[in-house]
Amino acid sequence: MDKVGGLAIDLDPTGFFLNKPTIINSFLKPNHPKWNLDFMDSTSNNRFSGIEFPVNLNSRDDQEPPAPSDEKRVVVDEMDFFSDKNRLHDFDVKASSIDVKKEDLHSGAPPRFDFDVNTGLNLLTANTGSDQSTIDDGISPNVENKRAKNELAVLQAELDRMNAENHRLKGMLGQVTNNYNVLQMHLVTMMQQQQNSKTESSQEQEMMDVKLEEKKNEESGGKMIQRQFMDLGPAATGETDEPSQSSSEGRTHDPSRSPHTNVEVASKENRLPHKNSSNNEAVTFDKDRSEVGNGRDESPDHGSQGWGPNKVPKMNPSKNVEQSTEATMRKARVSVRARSEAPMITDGCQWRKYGQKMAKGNPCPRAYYRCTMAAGCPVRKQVQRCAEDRTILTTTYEGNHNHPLPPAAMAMASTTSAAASMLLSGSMSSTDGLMNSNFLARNLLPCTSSMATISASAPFPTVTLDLTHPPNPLQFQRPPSQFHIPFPNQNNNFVSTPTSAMPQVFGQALYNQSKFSGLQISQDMESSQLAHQAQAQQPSLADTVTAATAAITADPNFTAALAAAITSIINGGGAHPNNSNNSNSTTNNNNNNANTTTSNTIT
DNA sequence: CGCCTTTGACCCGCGC
DNA sequence: GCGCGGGTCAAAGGCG
Repeated sequence: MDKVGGLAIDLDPTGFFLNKPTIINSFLKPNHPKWNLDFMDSTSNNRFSGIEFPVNLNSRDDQEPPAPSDEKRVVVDEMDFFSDKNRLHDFDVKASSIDVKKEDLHSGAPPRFDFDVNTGLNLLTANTGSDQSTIDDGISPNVENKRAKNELAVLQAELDRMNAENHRLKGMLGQVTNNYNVLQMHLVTMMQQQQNSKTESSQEQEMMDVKLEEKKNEESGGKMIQRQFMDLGPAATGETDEPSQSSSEGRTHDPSRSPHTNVEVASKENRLPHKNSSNNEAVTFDKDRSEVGNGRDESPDHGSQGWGPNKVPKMNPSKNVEQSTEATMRKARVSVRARSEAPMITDGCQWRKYGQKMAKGNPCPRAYYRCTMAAGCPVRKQVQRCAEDRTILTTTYEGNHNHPLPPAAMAMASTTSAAASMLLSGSMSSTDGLMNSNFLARNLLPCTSSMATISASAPFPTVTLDLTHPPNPLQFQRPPSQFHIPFPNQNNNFVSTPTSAMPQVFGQALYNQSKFSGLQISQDMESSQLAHQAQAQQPSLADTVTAATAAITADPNFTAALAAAITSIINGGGAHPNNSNNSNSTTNNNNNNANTTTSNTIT
């Protein structure tokens, strides 16, 4: 047995040695016969704190400390050692007895001990540390607290690990989702091409039907209605299979041409929808501007690719199809009306505000945002509060994302994509709006609600998802230039078609859908096979509901804001358009155009 | 320091 | 031609 200073420890070969240990802190647990001691190795300055051991006082009839003058024998049955520095380690010290001479136990000052170990201590394990914290507070931490801290640390580490795992899984999920969407897009494209090849044979008959109908309208209304369909892209594709027709008719702008409008004509439609067709042709084609679909999307110059009618890009007829398609797609706009107190609804994308203007007829400023998730992303959006009800926020999206979207953004993108597909499928010029909207009203939209609105007004086709479901139908008067596309009832059993079943990001979805859907469906609507086309049209609506639901569920704020509206949709509780003239969602964007265009409200 | 917002100026198309 | 309105730019300032 070694006796060093006041404390003697019988060394264990596997243990450690306290060289001239000094007690730097100690206290006696109240109502608990344990001593807590902090030792300092005088040589190494290692500190061993929290040493706790039950004491067996010779006079243990009670647990009261003996009188200061008494010199008692304390038998240490077991000593727990705890290092504050390495909290995960502790060791037990077996000892037989320690002679303790207590002083000043009754005073308020920390007791002082003189140790005289007369039996060996069996050090089972050892650990060193130097934690001064327990000195300052004057109270040695007890072992229970330290063990609890140990457990807490372990749990914290486990939590961190699980968080990391969760983050990794989220990333994987996003990757899988993106891959899924890409594959789906490819599949849809292939199916569309196949379908187009099948339907091509029947288009000639449809064209004849269309011409007959045009002629009928001409005679009855005394008004020449030009067939001007927004060509939605290369697909024109299916149509491009008839190159002679598209190339010639588009330039001649023959009012009696078939709906197989080529790209150039489509661009004209987007450009100057306010004017009649002849004026359009004269004005737009005389100008030679070639900035559509090029890099100017990244750095849009004023007036070239804006939102308003004056921003319609000029299209040189010689422009390639892709460029014109992009220009067309960028013109398709989707407005989302939602109740939100926030200045901007959360849609998962990153936006940078680049302008703010006071719009006529609305005291609330209109803010302009540009997508900043990727350099050169052409997607922009306008945010404006409704003048009539400032709790309603109208967000209008335009353009195609040229980058992957996070899941949160995918939700809204899918919503707008589906809505845009609905719009583009029935896109029409201002003059066509009169008739096509009636077609939609009579044949495509037997089930009614007021949750989606398509603006047939020029310059740009706009579909609005009215998710506010205003309680007062008269509060928001729908402009005369709009007709309503209802969301389908939940009970409707939609057949998903490639055209619409594409929960794709906004841009890509629009781009691909535009390749075939718009023109074809427009034709179909005017053909004698209206019932069949109505069936084909409905999936867009169903997808819109699905996508809207996804968007809402993806964002708690959005959820809260739109819960009521979605409930009405899901329950098929949408009011009939006749008594739901509450959606003027496109008013903010087209309010200055409404009086110059012609369209009907579906009844 | 970089990013963002603000805000006045500018451009453009359209209507008169 | 001019005014108006929409859309965008870009400098200035704020903020983290």
